[in-house]
Amino acid sequence: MDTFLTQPKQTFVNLSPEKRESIVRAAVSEFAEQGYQRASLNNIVKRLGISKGSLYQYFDNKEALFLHVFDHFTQQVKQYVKASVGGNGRDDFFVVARQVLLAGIAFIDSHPEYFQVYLKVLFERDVPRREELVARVRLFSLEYFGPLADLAMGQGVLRSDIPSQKVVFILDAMLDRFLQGYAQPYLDGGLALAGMSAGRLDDEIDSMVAVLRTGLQPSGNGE
Amino acid sequence: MDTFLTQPKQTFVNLSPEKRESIVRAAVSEFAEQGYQRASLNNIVKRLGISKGSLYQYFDNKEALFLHVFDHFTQQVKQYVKASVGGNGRDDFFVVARQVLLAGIAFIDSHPEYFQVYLKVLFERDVPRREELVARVRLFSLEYFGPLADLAMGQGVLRSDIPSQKVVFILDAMLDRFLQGYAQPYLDGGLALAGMSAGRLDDEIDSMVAVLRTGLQPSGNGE
DNA sequence: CCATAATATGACCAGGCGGTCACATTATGA
DNA sequence: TCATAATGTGACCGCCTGGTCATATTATGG
Repeated sequence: MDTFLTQPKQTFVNLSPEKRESIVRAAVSEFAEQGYQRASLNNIVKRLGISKGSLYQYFDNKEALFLHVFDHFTQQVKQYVKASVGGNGRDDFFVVARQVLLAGIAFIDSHPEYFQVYLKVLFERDVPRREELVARVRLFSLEYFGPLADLAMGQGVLRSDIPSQKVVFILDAMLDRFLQGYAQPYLDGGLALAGMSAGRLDDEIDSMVAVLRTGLQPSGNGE
Repeated sequence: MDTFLTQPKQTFVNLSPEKRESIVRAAVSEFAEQGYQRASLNNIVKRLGISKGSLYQYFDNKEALFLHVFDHFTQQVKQYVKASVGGNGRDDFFVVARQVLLAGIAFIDSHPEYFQVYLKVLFERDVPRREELVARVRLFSLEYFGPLADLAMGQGVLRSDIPSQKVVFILDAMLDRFLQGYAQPYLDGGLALAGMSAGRLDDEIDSMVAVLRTGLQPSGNGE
């Protein structure tokens, strides 16, 4: 998780941070809009006002540029999750779920295009090293909630008639789908999540977590 | 919902049903693998062993071919849902949810490529008449569950502290995401839904519906 | 049989793609 | 100052795309 997918050429490293950022930004934008295969290097250099030859001085090829962008993305995600989730293991299972969901929302709000890149990777063929890329992101959720669910189940906080793995799947599915709906029009089920005020969004999240809590906790612990 | 998105040329209608089907099949296959924009008419005619000119005798252009394919898809979906869901309005809310989910699974099993086309449309830009296409599919779920949820809430079968619209969102999200996981590798949360036997799949579905039931019904009606 | 209509064909077009490379420009440091 | 290294440039390449069209083939029915 900590190693890089690819390395830019030395020429790119020598660039000023501003220029490096602007290049990454333009690339993210293009990959977010078009996905990997349709993304056009000609477009990217046109946006940047640099020549195509320069881009090839910075990265070996399209794939290397894309992997560099994805590296940036995973680093950002890591930061957000780490910052949003307290960290001590004694938090309530569903409180943590709520925190993770909020972290996701915050991430999408500040890096909407990165999330689009991720969604494109999920549903596009022939993305270089796709399995590996997806795994890097999804393991955040699965490896994070897995042990947490095991722990919660041991403490009797989760209903015991459903294996913890399924609990993780359900939790992951709900959170992931909520974020999809937030980021993608048409998937919000008429809830208009996209343009929603922070307050109303909180309500939606509360409802969802409430349902998860009631549905996943042992019977009898009601509300 | 009943009108067609597009009409093939008369030449296509004159074709034998076998040839029409083989053409649609080849097109579905290409659109499923590549999405709309990346799909190649050259590929399609190569697969079919016909000339490009012929394809243009059947359809005005790429968009018309695609819309015809999507028309086929929605018709198929309608059939499956209609066939799988009993229909009388007196069924238990969550039993219906289970039926719809099973209908979705059955549909993906027998038309995996159609579902891929739909997923591609959801996450691709510049798909012609995308809003309209997505709406045609999603309204099945929303318009179907909406009234059903209102009814169930009136009967006190659903918890009253969450608006029925949110209930529909949650239900729709869970079902939709389950189908995504079934159709798409990486999204099954390590549950290996894809290659799963019918029996074990039933278990997974039962778990999910059980959680929804417990989570969504009024407190006190436990189990 | 033969004229006409319907259908099939694939070379061709303009445009875009990822990638290359000979050359122009700028930075470096002795 | 000036040789050398580093960096920037865009015309160019082969390939593929959606779409066209003059021409060849086949079906039709009087």
